[in-house]
Amino acid sequence: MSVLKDKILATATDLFQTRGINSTGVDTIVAVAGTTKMTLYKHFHTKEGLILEVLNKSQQDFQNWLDDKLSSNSKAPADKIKQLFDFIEEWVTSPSFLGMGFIKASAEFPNEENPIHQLSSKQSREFRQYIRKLASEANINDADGLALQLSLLFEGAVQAEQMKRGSGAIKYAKKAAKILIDGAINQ
Amino acid sequence: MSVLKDKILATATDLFQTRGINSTGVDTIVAVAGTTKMTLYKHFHTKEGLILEVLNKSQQDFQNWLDDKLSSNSKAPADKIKQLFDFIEEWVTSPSFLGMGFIKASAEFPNEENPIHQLSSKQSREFRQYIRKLASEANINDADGLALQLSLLFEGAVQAEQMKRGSGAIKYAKKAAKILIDGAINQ
DNA sequence: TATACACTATACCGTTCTGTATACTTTACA
DNA sequence: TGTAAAGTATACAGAACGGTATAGTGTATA
Repeated sequence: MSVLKDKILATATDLFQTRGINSTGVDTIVAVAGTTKMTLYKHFHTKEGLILEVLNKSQQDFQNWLDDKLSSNSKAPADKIKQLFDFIEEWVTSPSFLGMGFIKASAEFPNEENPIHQLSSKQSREFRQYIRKLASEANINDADGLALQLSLLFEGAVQAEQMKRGSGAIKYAKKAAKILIDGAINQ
Repeated sequence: MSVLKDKILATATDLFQTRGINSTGVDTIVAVAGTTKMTLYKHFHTKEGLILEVLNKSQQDFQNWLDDKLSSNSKAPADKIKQLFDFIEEWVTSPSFLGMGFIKASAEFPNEENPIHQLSSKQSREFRQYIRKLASEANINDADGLALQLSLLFEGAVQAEQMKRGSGAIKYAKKAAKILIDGAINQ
């Protein structure tokens, strides 16, 4: 992949998170990325196409990071779900954290027919599936239910952190997650 | 207050929720409300002013509705917090539910210096304070902690419902809330 | 050396945006 | 009856938007 395409993707990701998607024009993106509109439109046919690629890459990066963390730190399958919120805390409190792409995008494009909204919704669903798999491997009975509850805590904590950096909400999400996980195990 | 000002406020509230704030122009608002731009700008000096009033009114309406529900249905203080998510479920699953204003607004205006973001953040904080008061009156020790956890569940469930109507997420949020509340009481 | 390719530079098109200027109409009330 | 307030109608200014057209530059490779 072209180095400039990468640069445009990275710049757009940052600007979308810090200024909003609709509030960020393509002129601003190319100016900050140090290139021109012609190059941007050669790599991405429309602004919508760029947004979709930004969302996909952000989600892949996050999921890969999380999966690596879980794989290298947890040996037993039952440990993974217990350590999930430790790594989510690490991610949320990192200085480079700017928010969750699909949460913001779904708010900016609320219409369920919109391709950007649909991708956001799909990513949220897939992340819940990922948690479900962790719960399932830990031999938890109601893996579906626990995964949904944990994903609510996750999205709530991310939302809180997007509203006010350093809110500390993730600490309480972690405690709540522990209670819910322990409750689901002893059942 | 002028009937037209009310009509503009109601129309803007609906359009902001269904199409997004930045994607809704003032021309669209006045056309749907059946008035003119001159009238809109006589009542609201800027679009930002209109957005702020829409957010304030939406939040007041929701809090008043919830407070009425809790006051008329729960006698003992300890019952209120237990019934909180019953009424939140009623609100979220109502056909007229379009989302939570301050959650969407904070995503569209991510900059913490922005007045709209600041109002959103304040409203989220005040709603958490409201839950805290319920927890406190129910004689729960760590009222702060429980209120924060319940607000995370709340915002997560609303977020899930904004992404996909009829997601059923609120049912699981309710179960999780019950576990957390019971845990906080027996402590 | 010639061709292909990625990128730059710049000007432009049509549309939409927030916000204002101007002139006219309706209604209430003293 | 006269005046003020509230609203309508319409045109427009100035900027920003997404996207395109055209011409030129540098570079690698066959």
